[in-house]
Amino acid sequence: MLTQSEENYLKAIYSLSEDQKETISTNLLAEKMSTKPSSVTDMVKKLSVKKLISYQKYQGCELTVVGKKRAIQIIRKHRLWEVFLVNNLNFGWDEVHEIAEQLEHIHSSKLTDHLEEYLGFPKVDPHGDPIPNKNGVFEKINKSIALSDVDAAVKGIVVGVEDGSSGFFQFLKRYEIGLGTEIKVVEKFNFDLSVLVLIDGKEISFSSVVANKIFIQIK
Amino acid sequence: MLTQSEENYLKAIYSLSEDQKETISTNLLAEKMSTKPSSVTDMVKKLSVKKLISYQKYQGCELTVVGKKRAIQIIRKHRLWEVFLVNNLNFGWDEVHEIAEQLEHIHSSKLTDHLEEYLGFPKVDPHGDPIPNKNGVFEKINKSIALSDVDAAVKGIVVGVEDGSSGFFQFLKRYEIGLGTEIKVVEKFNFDLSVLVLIDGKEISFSSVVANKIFIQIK
DNA sequence: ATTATTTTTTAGGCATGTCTAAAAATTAAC
DNA sequence: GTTAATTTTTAGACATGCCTAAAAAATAAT
Repeated sequence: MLTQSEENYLKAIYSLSEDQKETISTNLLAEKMSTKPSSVTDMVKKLSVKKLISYQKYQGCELTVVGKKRAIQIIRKHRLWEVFLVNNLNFGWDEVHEIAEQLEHIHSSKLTDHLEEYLGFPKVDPHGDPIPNKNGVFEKINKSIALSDVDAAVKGIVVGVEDGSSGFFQFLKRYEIGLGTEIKVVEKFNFDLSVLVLIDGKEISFSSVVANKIFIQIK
Repeated sequence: MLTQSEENYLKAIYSLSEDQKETISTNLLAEKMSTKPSSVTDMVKKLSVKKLISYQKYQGCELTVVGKKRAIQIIRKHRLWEVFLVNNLNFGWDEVHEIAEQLEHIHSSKLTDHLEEYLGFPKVDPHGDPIPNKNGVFEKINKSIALSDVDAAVKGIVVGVEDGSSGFFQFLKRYEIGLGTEIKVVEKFNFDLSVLVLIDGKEISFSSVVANKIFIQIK
């Protein structure tokens, strides 16, 4: 049985490993966990003893097969609870993260599986992130693409946004952009990497910062 | 923000206070918490500093108004989650306690209130225990009575059983007794305090141990 | 009312998970 | 290829929540 802290470290290592294939450095992990490198060293030793990560002094760490499975199970729980909160309890997609951070640590695989069934085996969470199945497998879904990477004249529907500040969520709300919103890229401007899009008949210009964070799925 | 341990102590003190009006002794609380009296003394000091209980050395402790409110909120969460697990996720009423013990510590009053609404403002949990409302008020419900206290020839429906061993739950399953089961007391035997009851047309004799644990509501 | 028993508290220790400050190893710079 | 800068680890400390063993207070017994 893992502590919440151990689970959070596994999740963080998993998340960082998705962005890079090298081992995860102590400093990087400390930053992600909002803690000090010395604390990370302590925890990393413990997780290593438990064979959840492989770790050599000064060489960073990496999830073992077992550790990765554990991390995925936690992510699975997190995303399933997010679906429940948004679909059933009428929470906004921008206010569920913190609660799901708590719910993901409830220990009961039976609970997770029953919840999944109750929700109708959803494939993605309210942010558009995929939900692994009971065995930890992410089913391939039509891959989403950032607005900044879409060619001009292409249209699609919003399936996710990158986790960001609440300011960003307010920005989205202001323009009435949410999951399912149809967006068409009208024109792209290389000089500042902004994009001109068409939403609900209105033309709006997005800065590259915004265009990088909105993901659409092309039919 | 209280720790899980602090919340569990508040819950235990509340529960013990329902059985007796005197202050709760250190030993009694230690027994309830499955811990040592010395540990209780430590925690009781801490809760006292936080003004959640009143405590004088060697005199036992007692919930303050604030502490009692906190305890009731935890019980509210516990019971609402039990309803969810049984009614929505198809758990048996005998397997939800442990999971609810974890879920009751999720911090979000908005979550609790949304859940309550989603469940249709239930008044009792799957064990027949009342669920306090948002303000901590237990609405009076038709009081249930133990089978052992019912007069002969009276009938009612099962609305609760006392928390017991899993052996007891298997006993209930064996005789197909659950919430809503109609039971009529046919005869009572003073020599061993057993009761003869009628369930679904069949006569069954219950020992006093069992009769003390099954609660029915008389129409 | 003095002794015996029980209850409760104190004192000191241990594991977890964090921290700061200092030392050691690695990497970068010249 | 030394020196400088950075990264990482160690050492020692602190809070939480638990423990054991011993002391102190309260209660019971005679």
